[in-house]
Amino acid sequence: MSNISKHIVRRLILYRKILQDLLKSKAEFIYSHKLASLTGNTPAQVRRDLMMTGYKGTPTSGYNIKDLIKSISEFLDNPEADRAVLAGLGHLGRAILNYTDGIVSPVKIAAAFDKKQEVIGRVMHKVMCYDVEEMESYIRTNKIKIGIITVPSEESQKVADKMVQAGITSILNFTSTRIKVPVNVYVDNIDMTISLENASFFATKKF
Amino acid sequence: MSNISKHIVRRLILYRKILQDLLKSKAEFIYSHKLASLTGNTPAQVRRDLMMTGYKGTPTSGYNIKDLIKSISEFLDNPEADRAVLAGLGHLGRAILNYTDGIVSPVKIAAAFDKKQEVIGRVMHKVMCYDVEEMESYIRTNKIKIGIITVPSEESQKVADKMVQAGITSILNFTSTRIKVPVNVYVDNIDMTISLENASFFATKKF
DNA sequence: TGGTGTGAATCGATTCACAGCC
DNA sequence: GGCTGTGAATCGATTCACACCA
Repeated sequence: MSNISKHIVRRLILYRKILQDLLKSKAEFIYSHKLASLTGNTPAQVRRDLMMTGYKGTPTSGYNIKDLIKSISEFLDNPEADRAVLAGLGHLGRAILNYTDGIVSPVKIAAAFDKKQEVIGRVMHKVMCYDVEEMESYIRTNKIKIGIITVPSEESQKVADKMVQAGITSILNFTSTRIKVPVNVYVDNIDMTISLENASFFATKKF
Repeated sequence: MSNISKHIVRRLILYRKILQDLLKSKAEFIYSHKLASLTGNTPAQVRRDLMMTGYKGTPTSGYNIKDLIKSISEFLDNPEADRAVLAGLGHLGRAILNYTDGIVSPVKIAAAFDKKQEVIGRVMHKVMCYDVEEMESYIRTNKIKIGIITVPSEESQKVADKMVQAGITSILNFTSTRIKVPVNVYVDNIDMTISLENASFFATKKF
């Protein structure tokens, strides 16, 4: 396990999200072409992706939304990694807490860490903030597998090392520094400056 | 123009960044295998990517870092789209201003917009904040091509429409709502909740 | 009739492998 | 000898196209 492509996983997450919205608006069934246009994909790709989860629709009514959500969730959800820790309570860290606060998701932020005294001990967006010195033991005792790094760039490697040391196997790195981790640790680098330069490139040299 | 893949562009941006760091530490030349290991790619891919820019190295010393940076920049930089506007000065918007403040980049955030009176008229991280009502005219008079959306999800479509209306052709959408735009507008959706669920998936079901 | 599921075909991105060069 | 540049081969992701079905 697993040679499942990152692309398919991301799309399935998006499908589920869209399906949950549809369910709220009382829809019961959906066709691949509808889900495709809502997510910006082709119908064939939607069907191909859904094959992955094993769920089958019917030609007459398409996919039962409720059942499909369940099937996608069974495929995606990872009970061993349903909580994350966040390190770094600057604007970005707070933005993420704020963000995830309102949203229903199978993954929760369980605790946040910083070294600044003024945030330690506070509850922010329902998440308790601790001294970063306690991070490793927290990760260990709570068997946390996901780490979110929103500290200043210079400190990202140090924090990543601590996380990996304590048992984190998947990292969201929001700093502009590439971190070095063992091969078995998954890293997603979310670098806004790269995204911004990328946006610039595609602004006029249009595809 | 242009069927240049998003992948290559992102990697070139990363190469340049790494090369700039190397230049600061007084390095003069670099081999493809070194640049590859610094960025997590294969040497062949690095060489293939660099072909894109037209710059040529020599077997004896590899690539001249300074010249290579220049060549990548000529390829990437888009003078028509070197400034962006940011809409939404919550934590995320501020985090991005903070982020980009310290960093040298060919793309600058020229102005920020919000509807809250307490931020209008202020300067944050060297960026002036205006009333969102003035956004369209600002974009038009300054010929801005890039828009960054960090407003609450419910408002993202409305803001995107205004941006496109005023001439924006490339959008960074940080909200969890997919926005609908004309086909000729480039959109990059940076959805942290999707990234978090993605990280969960790959935390143990390891690649 | 207008869907789904999927093998086969295509398309695109990555890697191989080697000639040419310093 | 060890590198670059690159055509050719491979690998992976997407799309086509059609049998099958309710």
